Amino acid sequence: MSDDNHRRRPGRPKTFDRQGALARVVDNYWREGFYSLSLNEVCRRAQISKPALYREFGGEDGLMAAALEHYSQSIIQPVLDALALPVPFAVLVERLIVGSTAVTDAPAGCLFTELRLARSRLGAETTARVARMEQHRRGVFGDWYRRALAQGAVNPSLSTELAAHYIDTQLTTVLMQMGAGEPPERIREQARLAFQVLLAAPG
Amino acid sequence: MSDDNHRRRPGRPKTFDRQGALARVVDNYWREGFYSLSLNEVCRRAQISKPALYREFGGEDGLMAAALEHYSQSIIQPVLDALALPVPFAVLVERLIVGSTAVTDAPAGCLFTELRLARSRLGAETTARVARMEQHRRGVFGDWYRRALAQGAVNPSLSTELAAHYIDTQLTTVLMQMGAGEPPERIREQARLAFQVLLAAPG
DNA sequence: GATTTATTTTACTAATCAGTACAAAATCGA
DNA sequence: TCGATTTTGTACTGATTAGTAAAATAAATC
Repeated sequence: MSDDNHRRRPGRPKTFDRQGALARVVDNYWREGFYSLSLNEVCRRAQISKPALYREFGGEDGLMAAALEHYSQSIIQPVLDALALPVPFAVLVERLIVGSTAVTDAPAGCLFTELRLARSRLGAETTARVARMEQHRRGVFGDWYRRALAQGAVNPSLSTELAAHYIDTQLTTVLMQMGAGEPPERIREQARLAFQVLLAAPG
Repeated sequence: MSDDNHRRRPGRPKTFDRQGALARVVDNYWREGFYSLSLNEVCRRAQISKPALYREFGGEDGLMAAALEHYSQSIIQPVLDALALPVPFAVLVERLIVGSTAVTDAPAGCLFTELRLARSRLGAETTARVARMEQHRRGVFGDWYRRALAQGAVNPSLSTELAAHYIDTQLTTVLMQMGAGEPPERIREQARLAFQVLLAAPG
């Protein structure tokens, strides 16, 4: 490692703030939607020169994939982590619903939901990233359901796979409705209805 | 003034095939998505000259609104009409699910679903049309649920309004998943799960 | 301070976009 | 057949798009 220090090559040092740029890109994509913003507009808003975009991300596909990764790490993962807490299944469900429908200064909905519709228009890298994230989510939901099953807290007549898919679908629906601007309380009512079928019949 | 009635005015007769053009536009929008197609591309594919588009529809907003109307009359309304048949609620639910996930030569999913996400980008006319159609759907679903309620076929602890919203939401979710290319059988499993909560508990 | 090497951006391209004059086409009344 | 009138599409505009070549910039080494 000292080799790098004493044999350091000359040249202008890198100053491009990749993380900062990605954060700004994500924010703009999130607020406006992927397909409302041209690359020119993204560059203008996120204060990235266009050659820098191509240099750092390789183009729109790479930028989207990187933005998704950034978003997933900073926004999605904390939500998924919360499902590992030693709290009853039903309580976590309610937290998930309320958390997803909270009104904050962050944009409503989810950056992902728009992509689920437009998958055919996405680049190769972005498509792969979306698929991997979906798989990861379903894995987390499956683990969650399996633990609840062991505690007798959920409907045992469902396969874990079906339950994981169902949770992911319903959560996506909630986020989509938030993104569409529907009233949060109405969304919550419907979500509670949808999740009822997962709960173990009392008695 | 009575002259105007029997005296035919000269001029080239209208030959523009509005219904045919709309059908081609709908087909293209449906297959590719509203936001994958530029106006130029729509004109090229639907074999409409651009001035004709502006003359007949006033622009992209008017074209979308007209396309939605055409789609609604030719595709959606028959589905909604089927809900008025004297058939048990649970049977109609199953028909709805299977019908929505059928694999045909028509494009998968629904022309509408994409719009629910992108409402902020729509023009005034299209936005109004989407809202009116949503209201109409919910009205039909509400009537359906009310009739089933009178026959004791559905869960009486739900308000009709919530049930109507829920049905609309879940059906939209199904169509969205179809549009995203998910396996129909998996979609059906999840949809049956989602609709279970509406059915009256037997015994 | 000059040279070398790497980073960053100005300034450009060709293609495509939405939108529109305006002329060609087609029918009627005379 | 000749204007009058209406419909229709060719051909154009300026703006914007994705993408890039090349010049400007900046630090390490000599």
